[in-house]
Amino acid sequence: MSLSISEDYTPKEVETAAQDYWREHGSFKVEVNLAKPKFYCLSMFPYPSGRLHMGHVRNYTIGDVISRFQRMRGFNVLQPMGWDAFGLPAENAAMKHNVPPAQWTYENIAYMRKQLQQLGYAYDWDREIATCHPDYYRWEQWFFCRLFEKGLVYKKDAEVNWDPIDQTVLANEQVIDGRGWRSGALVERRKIPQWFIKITDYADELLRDLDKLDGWPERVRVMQQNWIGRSEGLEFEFKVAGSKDIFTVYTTRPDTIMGVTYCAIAAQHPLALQAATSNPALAAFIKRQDNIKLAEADMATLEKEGMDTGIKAIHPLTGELVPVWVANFVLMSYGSGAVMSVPAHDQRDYEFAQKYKLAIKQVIMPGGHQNCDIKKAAFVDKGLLIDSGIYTGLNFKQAFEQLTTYFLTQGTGRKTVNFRLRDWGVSRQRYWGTPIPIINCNSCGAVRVPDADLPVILPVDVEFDGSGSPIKKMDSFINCICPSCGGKAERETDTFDTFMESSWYYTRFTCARYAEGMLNKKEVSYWLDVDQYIGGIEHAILHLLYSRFFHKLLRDEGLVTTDEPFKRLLTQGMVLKDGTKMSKSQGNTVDPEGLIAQYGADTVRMYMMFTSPPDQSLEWSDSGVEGAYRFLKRLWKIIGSFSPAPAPLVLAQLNEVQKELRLKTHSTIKKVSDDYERRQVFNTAIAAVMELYNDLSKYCTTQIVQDGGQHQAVVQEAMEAMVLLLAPIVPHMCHVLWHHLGKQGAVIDAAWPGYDESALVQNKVSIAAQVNGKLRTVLELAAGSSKESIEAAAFSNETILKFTNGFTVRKVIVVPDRLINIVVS
RNA sequence: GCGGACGUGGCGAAACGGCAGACGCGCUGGAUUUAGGUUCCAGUACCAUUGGUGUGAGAGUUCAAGUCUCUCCGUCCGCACCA
Repeated sequence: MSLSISEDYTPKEVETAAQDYWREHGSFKVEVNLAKPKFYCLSMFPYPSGRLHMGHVRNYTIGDVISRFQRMRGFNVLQPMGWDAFGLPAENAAMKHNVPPAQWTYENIAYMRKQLQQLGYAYDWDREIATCHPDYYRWEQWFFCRLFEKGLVYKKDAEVNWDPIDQTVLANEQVIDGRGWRSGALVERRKIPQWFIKITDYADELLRDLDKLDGWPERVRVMQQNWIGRSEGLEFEFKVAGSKDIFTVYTTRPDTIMGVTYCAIAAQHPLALQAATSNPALAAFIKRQDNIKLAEADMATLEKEGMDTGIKAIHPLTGELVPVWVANFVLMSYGSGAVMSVPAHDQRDYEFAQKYKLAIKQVIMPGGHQNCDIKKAAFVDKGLLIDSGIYTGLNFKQAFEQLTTYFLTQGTGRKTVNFRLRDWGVSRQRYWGTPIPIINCNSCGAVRVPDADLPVILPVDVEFDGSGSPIKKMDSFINCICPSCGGKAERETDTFDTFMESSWYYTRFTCARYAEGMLNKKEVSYWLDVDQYIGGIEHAILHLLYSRFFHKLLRDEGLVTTDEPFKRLLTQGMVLKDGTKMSKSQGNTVDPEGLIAQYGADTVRMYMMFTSPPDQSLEWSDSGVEGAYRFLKRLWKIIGSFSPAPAPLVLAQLNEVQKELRLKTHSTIKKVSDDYERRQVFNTAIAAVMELYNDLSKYCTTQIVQDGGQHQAVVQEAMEAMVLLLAPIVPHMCHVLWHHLGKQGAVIDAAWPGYDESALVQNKVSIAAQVNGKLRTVLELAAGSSKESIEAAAFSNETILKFTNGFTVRKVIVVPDRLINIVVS
């Protein structure tokens, strides 16, 4: 090591030296080694938007810290990096700057790769993936074809946001207040044929296997469970009065059927459309519903509106006629597009009935001590049936069973399990995505592209004119021969949802350059599953659910052998400045590059890890960065000014002060190891090392140096511990300091330190002494004192007696070595 | 609207039902310095004199609650075509 440590801390030199070493030694290249346990640590790959932002820096620092820690613990660590390279921003950039999306994307990748390298992340760059590269997406096309053959994909009409001026389909985020973001035109809903993957076939398994994910945050599992939304209910028919028509509804509350006073159907329901032909007002109402944004959140906050169709439905139990209304909150795409309405026992139905003066009939009475007033609000809890003919007096469960049996014997209904989860629509009417490998033939229909013709390559030499995808007008791309009949046919011009690429990239990292197939069995069986996955909480549902689904599809294709992709999940919080999310539009971004230039990568990494625990949001502060920098300078100085000595540690020769320092060293190792491994909180780990530094610094300034004695040995031990414990977070500096401490080899290859139990033994402990739960004094007692002696000590303490005298002692609680609480009255 | 989380000093936070505020920032005072900066030392929740009060608000469970339960308020994430 040529770097002189007696000088001031110069991050640039330190970081160049360490990074040169890693590069020259190929330190982070990994391959299968069956003799060694593996650890696959993955951070969610970025969209190559142009420059790294602080959210990336945080995400990738967490991943790198865990990777380096696990390496020191003896694992063969795979930490790859790649690019989620397809997506909308590339097309926007193309229109704005007149650059083809491919060029824009690859330039961004080159720039961001350089930024990641500056931060010193321990990636195996030989495995780098860009999803927009044909070597990647060809296998996605191949896999889609396998699903096609298995009948797991299908085509159906589905609604999109249509911009009538730009003549293009808009993403939800491109619709602002019901208008197209560029044209300002009122957005219409339009139905077009699209491809779907049958995720609902796996709904039960996706729900059930959440139980296996004990390394996932509880909140993510709960969110997924609610998203899948399994419910059991009754599906039954209503007959339309004076007609042969019937329509089906689904309810989870069959016990309230006697309370049905109307039915509500979607604007696009066949009955509504039929009724509209002879009812201009209704037709106009239905037409108005076309301009509503597709997003569920907008739908839910919509003012509830409806209109009577004039149709009457026959109540299946009473035979009474109930009106059928069109309602804007009933969606054709959910269930059957029709619901039974029980205003007395459903809040939304209640509000609708109030608004349109529809009847409200109470049929459930609260059990127990509950009160309810139907005049004020719906009573939505379960209770006992009233005014329900032969069902009166039953509870929910009994009514559910008897009613489902009734409908079953009538042949007009059945018990069903329903999921909120809908099939995954993967078609996008965009250019910058994976071409869907389908050929449409007039005589053969939709035919998959044969394996030999894969990949279907996306043409990259394109120009954007602002209206739709360029390949939709590119005859050379569209015109082709039907692989089935040999006749003229047209290629599918839609591309895949970009969630497709990110649903399986973690598997491809195990064999990124494999050309003989989608996945290499040998690599996959060694590296998978991902042991640690790290990414933003915003991906808690969609990306993580699609990936779990894809893993099961891969399993059923024989490509992987496990049920779940990610053993342990860490969801990191956002990076904020001035209390709001850092974003370009807010103008409150902090550029990581400038900070690296000013303070070095180690300071940036350290600050990121020190400021908050990983799963909380992180509030940016410039002065906080200064603090991290100062600490690193101090660390550099104290170790730099120390001359390492070979003096062996002789426990019997330690004096009391040296024993205390040693206690601090080893309790720090214990605490920090637990923080890294079990708790995954790095701010407290750093704080603990800072405490050790403070103790060491105090020790060094107050103790007289005795060369060759135990002084040197305990200081050396403390310094080695600090360097090892910080090495995953501050890898460049620790690389240099390690050599300065006289160590052979690189710190990345050093073993994680263990702690000496015997160093942790304390002979005295402080015990909190409380009276009625309030702290009154602290007792200094021998460690391991018996309950009796703690009590005796408390009752002979002046302060305690001051608060107990004149009262009767009711109870005494003693927690050995920690606390005594005396309850008096 | 629905689902999920979060709310603690001037600020970022710690406390894994058992001593609230570790660690860091900032601030105040002091030392070093021609000065500024750096570095080092001491202090720093609030109110008051022994002591009292404090973890968004209110209730509850417990010997003991920032932590568990419920209600409310606020903020954030997701809501299926942003990634």
